[in-house]
Amino acid sequence: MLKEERQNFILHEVNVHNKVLTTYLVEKLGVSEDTIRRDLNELAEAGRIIKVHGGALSRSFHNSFNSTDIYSLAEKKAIARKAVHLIQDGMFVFTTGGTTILEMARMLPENLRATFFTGSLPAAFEYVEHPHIDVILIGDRLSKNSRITVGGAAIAQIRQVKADLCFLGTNAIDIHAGLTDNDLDVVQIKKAMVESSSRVVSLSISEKVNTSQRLKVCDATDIDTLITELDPDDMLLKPYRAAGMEVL
Amino acid sequence: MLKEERQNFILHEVNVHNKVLTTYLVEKLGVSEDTIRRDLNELAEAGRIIKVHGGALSRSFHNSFNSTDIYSLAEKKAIARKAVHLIQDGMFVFTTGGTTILEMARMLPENLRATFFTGSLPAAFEYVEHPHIDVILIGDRLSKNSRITVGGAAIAQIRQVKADLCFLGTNAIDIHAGLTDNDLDVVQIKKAMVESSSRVVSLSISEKVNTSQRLKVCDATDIDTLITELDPDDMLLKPYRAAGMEVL
DNA sequence: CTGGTTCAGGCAAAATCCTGCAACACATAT
DNA sequence: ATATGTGTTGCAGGATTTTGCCTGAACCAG
Repeated sequence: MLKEERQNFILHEVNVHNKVLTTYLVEKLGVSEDTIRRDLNELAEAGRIIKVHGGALSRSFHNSFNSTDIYSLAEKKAIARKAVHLIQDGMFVFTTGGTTILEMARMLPENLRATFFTGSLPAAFEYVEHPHIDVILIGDRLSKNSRITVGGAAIAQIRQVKADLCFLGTNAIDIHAGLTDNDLDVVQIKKAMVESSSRVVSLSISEKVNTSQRLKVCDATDIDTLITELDPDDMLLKPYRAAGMEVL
Repeated sequence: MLKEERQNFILHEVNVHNKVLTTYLVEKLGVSEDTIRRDLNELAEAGRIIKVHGGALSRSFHNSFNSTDIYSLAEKKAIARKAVHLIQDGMFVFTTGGTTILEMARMLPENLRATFFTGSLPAAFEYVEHPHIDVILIGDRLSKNSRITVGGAAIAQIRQVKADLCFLGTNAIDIHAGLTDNDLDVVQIKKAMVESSSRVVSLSISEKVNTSQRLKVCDATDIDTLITELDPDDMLLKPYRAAGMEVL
């Protein structure tokens, strides 16, 4: 087997499984540990994989490992700062869960008077502290993963409202795949919110732009406004602007 | 499993649940306590989590940790300890808000499997951490004073359920005036819960026994069980026992 | 206060890694 | 054909990392 073949196999393996063990490759490819190690070093050198003790990780996996919550706090605050300007007195607003939404909740102007509908427990906790925000909690089964209420009753409650704004804390957005997520219950809640809102706003840190997950919430064209921490003129966002989306 | 995978899992766990126990990770990941401890130390060193005795917390949670009403905490814990024994596997349970209820939530046995219905935001926060407790959040307008949901929709949701138990965090109880409160919205929620439960349990610290407020929730005879921090034989509780109430 | 739990640091075994070196294959120049 | 250079591979060894166990200290609830 050629070296290039071998390295292609390794890359494929890493991309599919997000990780690979040295020992596994030794057995699978029938070469010595040293050879595998050299391959991994070369691939890591070229930036194709992340080498760790005992094997290697895919770049995306490592990124998700490094970019959780606190890490990209500054970006999320920047997004939140842009988002709060969209809310005006008297508005009805849907919000999902997620840490970006939480940052937004903490930044709401003291004198804003609006009504927020949410099934997110942490978000509700923030809103309820605000002197003039009315909070309507959407009730149903509380999902332990996402800490938002999910289920048919929640969706029915959402459908009863026609909101001015809907803020979606977004896991993945892509011009072709649209807005996607990986939790079916959450997807259904988001879908209902999108359908019940005049204006849909997606809050997405840039590293989630042009990525997609398994389950579809809505088409890119259903999103009215896209907010990232980047400058609106950034090249990355050009296709979204071209598709008629407002980019902030 | 690679070390990075493990630490990634830990981070994810902490970010989702705001906290994680060492023992939980040991079992879940199948490695020794020492390894988990080392992982937690490394993550704490890197500023990704906050290490505490027994596990770790998310940074955001640790920062926003507001020590709530610790007045009469010892008494409330004593009450909570008695109360949890009433809950059995498979039960449907209503709970109101209040710090005594919160203490009870923190004391639920790890292996208890039950379904809790509540409109209390802080209580839901505690329940959702529990591995086997299903939480049904009662939705409606969130009252800023009491941090529970109130209103007609909430009452309608309560009426749809017939629970085995109802725990009332009680402001005032009197053998003649019955169970009373001073917030009309809260009173209506409590009323609905009392009517929809087979067994009504009042959690009252002794200083609230034999006091009354303006608005009536229910008669003393509607209360099946009264729990205080006192010995059940205490003279103060005698009239309640005489009225047929179970006193714990 | 007391008993049980959790923690920190030292230690040893095992796994993993790196470096240098020799063997081999292949291409190219002489 | 032979010599030379380049690239690849496996191996030996010593260094490094990781992990589990141990002991005594620190911590916490009742």
